[in-house]
Amino acid sequence: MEYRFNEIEQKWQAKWKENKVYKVSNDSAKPKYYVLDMFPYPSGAGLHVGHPLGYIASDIYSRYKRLKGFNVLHPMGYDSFGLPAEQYALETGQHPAVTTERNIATFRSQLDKIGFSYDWDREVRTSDPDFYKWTQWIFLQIFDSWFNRATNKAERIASLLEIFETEGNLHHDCPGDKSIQFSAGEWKAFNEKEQQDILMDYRLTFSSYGEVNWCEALGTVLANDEVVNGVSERGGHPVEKKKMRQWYLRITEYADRLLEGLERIDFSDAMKEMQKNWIGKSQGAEMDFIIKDQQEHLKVYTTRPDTIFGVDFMVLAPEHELVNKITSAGQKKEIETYLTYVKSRSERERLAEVKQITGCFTGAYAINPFDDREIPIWIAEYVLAGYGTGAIMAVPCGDQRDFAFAKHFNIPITNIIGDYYNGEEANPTKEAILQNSGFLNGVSMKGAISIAIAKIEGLGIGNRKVNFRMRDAGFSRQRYWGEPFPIIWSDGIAIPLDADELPLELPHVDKYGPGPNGEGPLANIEDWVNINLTPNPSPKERETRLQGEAELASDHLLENKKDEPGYYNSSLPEWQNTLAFAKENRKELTEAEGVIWQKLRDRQLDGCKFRRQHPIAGYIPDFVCLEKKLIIEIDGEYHNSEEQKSFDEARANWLAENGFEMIRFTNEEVKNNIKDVLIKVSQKLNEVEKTDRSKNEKSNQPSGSGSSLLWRGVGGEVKRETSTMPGYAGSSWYFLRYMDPHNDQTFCDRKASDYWGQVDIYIGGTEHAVGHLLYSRLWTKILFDLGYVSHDEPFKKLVNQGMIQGSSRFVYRLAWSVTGEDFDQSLLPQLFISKSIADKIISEDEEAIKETGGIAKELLIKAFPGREDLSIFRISVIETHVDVSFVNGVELDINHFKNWRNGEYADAQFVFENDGKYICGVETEKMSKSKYNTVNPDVLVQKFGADTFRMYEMFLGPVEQSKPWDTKGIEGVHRFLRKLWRLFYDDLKGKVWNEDKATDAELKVLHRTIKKIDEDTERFSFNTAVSTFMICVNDLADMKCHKKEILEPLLFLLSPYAPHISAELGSLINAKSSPIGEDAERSVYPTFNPALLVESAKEYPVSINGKVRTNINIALDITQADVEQIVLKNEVVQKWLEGKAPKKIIYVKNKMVNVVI
RNA sequence: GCCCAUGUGGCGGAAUUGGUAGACGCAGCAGACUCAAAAUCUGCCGUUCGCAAGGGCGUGAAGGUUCGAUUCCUUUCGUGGGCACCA
Repeated sequence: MEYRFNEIEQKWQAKWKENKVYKVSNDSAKPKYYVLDMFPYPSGAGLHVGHPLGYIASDIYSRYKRLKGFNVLHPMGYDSFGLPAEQYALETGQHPAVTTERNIATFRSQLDKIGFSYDWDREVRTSDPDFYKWTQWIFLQIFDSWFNRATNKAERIASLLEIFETEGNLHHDCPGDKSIQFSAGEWKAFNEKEQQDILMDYRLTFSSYGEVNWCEALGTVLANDEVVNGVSERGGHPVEKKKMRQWYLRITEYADRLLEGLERIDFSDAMKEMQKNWIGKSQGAEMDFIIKDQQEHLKVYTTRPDTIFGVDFMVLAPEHELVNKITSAGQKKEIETYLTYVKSRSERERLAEVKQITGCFTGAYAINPFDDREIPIWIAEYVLAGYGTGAIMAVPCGDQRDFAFAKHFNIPITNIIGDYYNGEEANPTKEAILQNSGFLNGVSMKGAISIAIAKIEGLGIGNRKVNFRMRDAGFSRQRYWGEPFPIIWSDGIAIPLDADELPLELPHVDKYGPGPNGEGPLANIEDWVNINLTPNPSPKERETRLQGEAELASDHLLENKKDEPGYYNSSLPEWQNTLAFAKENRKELTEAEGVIWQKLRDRQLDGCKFRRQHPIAGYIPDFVCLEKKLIIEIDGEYHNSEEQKSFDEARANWLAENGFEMIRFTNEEVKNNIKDVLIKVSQKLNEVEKTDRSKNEKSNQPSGSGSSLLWRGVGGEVKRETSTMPGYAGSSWYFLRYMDPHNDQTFCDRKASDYWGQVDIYIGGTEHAVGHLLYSRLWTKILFDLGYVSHDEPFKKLVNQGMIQGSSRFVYRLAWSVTGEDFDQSLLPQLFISKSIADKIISEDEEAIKETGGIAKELLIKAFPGREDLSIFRISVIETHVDVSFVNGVELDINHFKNWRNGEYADAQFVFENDGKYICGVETEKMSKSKYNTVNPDVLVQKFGADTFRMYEMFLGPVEQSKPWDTKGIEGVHRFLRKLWRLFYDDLKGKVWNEDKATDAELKVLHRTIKKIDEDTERFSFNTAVSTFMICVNDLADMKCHKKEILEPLLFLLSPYAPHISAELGSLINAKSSPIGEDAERSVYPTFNPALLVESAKEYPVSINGKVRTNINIALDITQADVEQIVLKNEVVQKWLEGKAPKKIIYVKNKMVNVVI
């Protein structure tokens, strides 16, 4: 019986799927464990062998934890909004939804082949309305929040309003604009627009005009982390600064907490370092300088107030507001010229020419408050407007840039650090003792910092100040394929949609080009953008209405109470009860309801949005389409009673009066003839369309009716926000959705997030260091502050998988030039030269060139008989990528190559090595389609099986390290699995395993393996775990051990790594019911028994002066003196001693013995 | 320029706390089985001197600490990654 991996793997994968073996419950007595992969963007290219590396690691760990008795959440989903799908749509006209769907199907089929233990019932997709409904909802929560610096957390806008009404913003500086200050009285006097504008400056998501990174080629703005060296990260298009209205996340308010949180999480140093760098916290002081003969003050930020006496000039950013005010008449012209020059320079030029020194003197002087020196004020590009105060005090002896500037413009340099400064370059030391420094003379620089700050604060001319490099994160994109903002603009006021109006679905478009004025494609859909409503009530009325909402709702109920048999509620608490009831109800679908819901959801029927169990004025219909005011009722049997019928009737009457139409079906109709049912519903929907609904639009609907815009009193010209959210919106919280993926009442039930808590292990690449990982930390902190989750760091431990690099192969094509009348060079025969000869030609080896030239000449004669005039005058070689799939090691498969690219090389000729082989060149590069070095996992799984593939990926090296892919080695792992198989079944003899009692030696092998696998799996050292399995199987094979007592526990150990073969063999040796790979509940995962490994003696390495010379077997329970005796008696030791006495003998129990001579 | 990671056979890598450097696998070489191939099995496999026994050298380089260093410290070089007029 041989190891038929393909059969076995298909069988078990089907079985796992059918029995839902990996379904996870939120309700378990077992301890929880959350293992998460960074979900993929489903690109069109499919998976290559680099992608599953992290997935395999996390799968092994999940399976291991499951066997160890944990309730493991191990989900997968897709980050399915994003630029590439939209770019593809622009090029091909295919809707992103379609291509995304297709790509997901490819990914899924590839993933399935590898045998992962994901709970696919929890799959999420960020582009699914059921998902982005909650992305929008969370956005609204953040919109409704501000950061209270006093409590250091996010709070609701309502609390801010309360504060404003009692004390203005006296104690709460406006983070958006520090200059805004007002009292309670002033606040109350502001009009609606003014108030809203101020609130916007506090909100944690806010809209404002600002400089953004505009990428013309992509037609969108980019976040700072999406711009690399002045070009877009995706596509490398130029990026320019542009003023536009944008949405932002006020991440700067969280800078300190994001920094502090790093201390509490297990990320690699490199990762933490990158985040720290990005946040860029620096401590220093801000101080004011008086400007000579002027009213103005100059505020600078410095981290080195100790160098105040070394200030030789000041520099302002060219954009600084003081520039115009202080420039002297004499310098005006020059400054203007300089400003024109600065404006002409693109961001890219500025970055590219960092070393170029430019600047201009303003003619103004600042006064050093400590020694009254007059300090010239310059402007220069190298000072950035956006950081600190946009102005610096320059200390040329201590700062290299200041030094270069001073040298360039001949500004005299003051030395305050004595010998530390050599006049040749600046020295940014903090070690020096200060000189020429007034009251700081003789003080060390480190100490002087706080002394200087104290003095500055004492004089009231400045204060201690912390600065951050991080900017608020741009949160809008002028793009189509993303979450629409649930925001409506009315007279410049951003009005959030109500929660029950979510999701605001992405409308269908046919064209993906940008809209007018740099807006996104959505701006082109006028029907969607413009919302025309009847004239609106005043803002004050609006407020009153909002408050009266609930009362109004219950008024309706009261009014109608007499007409119905006690079904409706009458008071506010009861109304709330109804809501709670609806929430409960929504979870349980009857069979018939389930059938029809599958056909109604997601606007499948005539594009109409249906809601299920959506409360309307105290009554909960089964399904309702709010836009069409159509209710669908599916009646269970109990509705057949007389009493029930009259009751239903009363309800129907009430609804009819309020403009609702109802259509009802029986369970049987739905179950047996869903088609007719849907036709009837569709007819109704279209009827409703035609009827006059004006009477219904008088807007006295209760809350939650879906048209609450009327309630908020907006009207006139009202437009939707047309930009969409960036790629990182959905990924900032998706890990929470997995915990409770089907909840349509909330983004994630608090019970679920309390149970699952933090992600215990998060596995993914390093490329998300300052993007996704920072934003998800931010969102989690905000949700924590608002009380929606119980932890403020999402990921407890992060493991970064390394990149798998491609191993490229090259062929060398002869590049030759032929002289001859009207000769078309492109007709020359193709000649490919094997590696070693090509190398010689490249290094201009004359012999090789001559020889190859001869071969080329022959070819030429053959190809063009009769053309005697042709002669070769130059040859060289061109290196070209060739597809790795038809290179065996380094040897090219010639036939395969000739068929490549539709036979482009069908007629190619070759110059071989001496042994008749064509050898290719090799280089390690990034894996990419264009380099023909990608390896598709499907092919390997087909050829060697998923188990081999999984173990080989792990065997390649540490998960966290980058390493080149080499398919060749996979055979070793495959051999190992076959060897394992042969411990159970021989190809010829069949069954060889037996039930004999294991010997001590065999048990020792097993338990040594148990111990090592436990340790290695826990510390993510999967490569050494695989080699441990190999050692174990080698040992057992050597011992000819085929005993079930040993082999069965081994299968348990192996099952996380190679689940299919373990399951198969497990079920074969335990025919009735093997739990291996099938049932973690009944798992009897082996435990390590240290007693079995206890030895009485050990072969000690004995070294002389630290060099091992021999081994001696010594009992473990022996004294130092006895050891010395034994060692000294040893022949080898005596030989080295040459009769002398040793100086010292070092004996470390269980380690070694060292004799020092 | 600054920060982080990293450097071990022909190759991927192992050595978990300072204690036998090179586990395990690939590639290679020699052999067994076979008509042959595949599969499988056995042996060799850092380098150098030596017939051998045995010895010298050896973890990028140089120095140091230590009885003992791939591991700790200092200096330096290479590679990969991040940040970069951030005052």
